[in-house]
Amino acid sequence: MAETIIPKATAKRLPLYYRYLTFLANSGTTKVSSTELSEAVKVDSATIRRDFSYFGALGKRGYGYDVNDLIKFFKKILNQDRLTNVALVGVGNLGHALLNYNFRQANNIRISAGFDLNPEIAGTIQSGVPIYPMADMVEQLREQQIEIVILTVPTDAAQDITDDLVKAGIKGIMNFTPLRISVPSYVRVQNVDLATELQTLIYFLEHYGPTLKDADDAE
Amino acid sequence: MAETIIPKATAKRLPLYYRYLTFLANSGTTKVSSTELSEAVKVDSATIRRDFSYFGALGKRGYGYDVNDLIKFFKKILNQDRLTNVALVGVGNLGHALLNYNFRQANNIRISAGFDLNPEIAGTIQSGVPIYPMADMVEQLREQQIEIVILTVPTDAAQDITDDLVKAGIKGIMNFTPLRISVPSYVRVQNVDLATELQTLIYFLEHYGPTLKDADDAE
DNA sequence: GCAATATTGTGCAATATTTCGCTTTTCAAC
DNA sequence: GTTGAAAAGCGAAATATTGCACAATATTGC
Ligand SMILES: NC(=O)c1ccc[n+]([C@@H]2O[C@H](COP(=O)([O-])OP(=O)(O)OC[C@H]3O[C@@H](n4cnc5c(N)ncnc54)[C@H](O)[C@@H]3O)[C@@H](O)[C@H]2O)c1
Ligand SMILES: NC(=O)c1ccc[n+]([C@@H]2O[C@H](COP(=O)([O-])OP(=O)(O)OC[C@H]3O[C@@H](n4cnc5c(N)ncnc54)[C@H](O)[C@@H]3O)[C@@H](O)[C@H]2O)c1
Repeated sequence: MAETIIPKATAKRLPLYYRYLTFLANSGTTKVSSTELSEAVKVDSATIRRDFSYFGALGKRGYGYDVNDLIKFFKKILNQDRLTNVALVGVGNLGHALLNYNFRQANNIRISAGFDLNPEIAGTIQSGVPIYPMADMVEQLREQQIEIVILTVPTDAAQDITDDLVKAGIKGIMNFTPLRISVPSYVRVQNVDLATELQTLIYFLEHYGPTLKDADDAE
Repeated sequence: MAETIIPKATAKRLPLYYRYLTFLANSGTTKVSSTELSEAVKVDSATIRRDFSYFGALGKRGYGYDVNDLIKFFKKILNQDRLTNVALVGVGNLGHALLNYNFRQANNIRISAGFDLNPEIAGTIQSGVPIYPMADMVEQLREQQIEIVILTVPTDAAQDITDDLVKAGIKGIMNFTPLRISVPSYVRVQNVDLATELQTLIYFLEHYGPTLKDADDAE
């Protein structure tokens, strides 16, 4: 399915590059060097060149990269040329914050359905997104052919709901609960463990010297 | 400052282990093997043993690890034996969700001050946390000796505010904005880039075969 | 058209991390 | 005690990722 096979570490940086490139394009910049990009996204310039090189020779030696060419290229690679619908399960504190965020603008992603147990929320429309009761979840996901879900339910409920999501044919879950959910191998889970990240930050501050690079990104 | 020097990858997993260990302790379990842990946290058992071994021989061959011993040990390592105060800058959608979350229960972390530009919020108390106007930020951070800040402001304001945070003596920033902020080398930034992670998930679904491990954690 | 300059693309070495496979130790049962 | 099974600890190989350093090549100004 993949052209060549891109290192995972590279894949994780692509959206970052893409966002900065669109920013450059919006401010009228037409060319960019790996050194300039490096400063903006805080990734070593050699790493950027290597990352790009996996996709072929996208730049011109002695000149740099054409911003619009890169955007056109990465737009396809990153599925930014079509809208991706995702669902939100658990419309509580975090869920609401995510609902209110415009993922569409920069990422062409839309939360197109929400699900919640709470009867006061289920059946309403929040920030323009219909919230369904849990009983309708599998059916709605199937019907709307949604393959990606953001999971922001209480930890206790996470595994049971996950099992239902799998039944509904979900392919990817962005999991905000601290539970490491179990899924079949064909389902991909991206854990976003905010408390852990905060603790990791504290650990680094306590145990590592002041000058140390990276440590980034939830990973 | 560090005993030995723990690989970054290991450090990132410690809070995960710690959480599961406290869960085990709460349910009355007194011993655990690397294999059992492995299933719960989805980290290879050899990796877990290696991670633990950086801190010495914490287990007993043929038996496993004593849950309470491990907890006692990691509690110190992870600063869980004392309360860590952090500040929240930008009390909007995301900020509110974080304010309402009890980091103290599992992580002994507390948001003890908030800051916001909006005069309708500044001066109030939200979820038990006083919100100050931006003009008071540097002073309050210094006074309360807060070293860690969660940054949830609009992207445009992120760099300017970061510069002030650095002036206030902040050591660590958990950055929720998509901007890669610039800081001096003695300040550590942990980026939590939700939109990017969602895009990465989509990328993996499109371009990698179904069976592939890991890719986890904002990292 | 030529020289000077900028900047890519990449071989390769360095570094980081994971995983295998085996040895050693401990525990539990008899 | 003795024995068998379980599981840690760890050397070393495998894998993944980064970053240096430089040759190759395009661009720009003259
Ligand atoms: N809020 C944060 O800042 C934060 C930080 C770190 C981790 N988390 C994690 O994110 C998850 C959500 O946190 P939150 O603060 O939004 O919680 P919340 O309690 O505010 O929201 C949970 C939502 O899920 C709904 N819900 C409860 N049981 C359900 C079920 N069985 N099926 C469907 N919906 C159900 C509730 O009605 C509620 O709307 C939790 O696992 C939490 O640990 C949150
Ligand atoms: N909400 C999400 O789900 C989400 C998702 C991905 C990324 N983010 C990022 O997180 C950040 C915050 O998002 P949000 O949705 O909470 O935004 P928001 O607009 O709801 O909240 C921002 C808050 O910052 C305050 N603010 C504005 N300018 C300020 C300044 N100069 N100084 C101090 N405070 C100021 C505002 O009053 C507001 O309370 C943004 O950078 C956004 O891109 C949010």
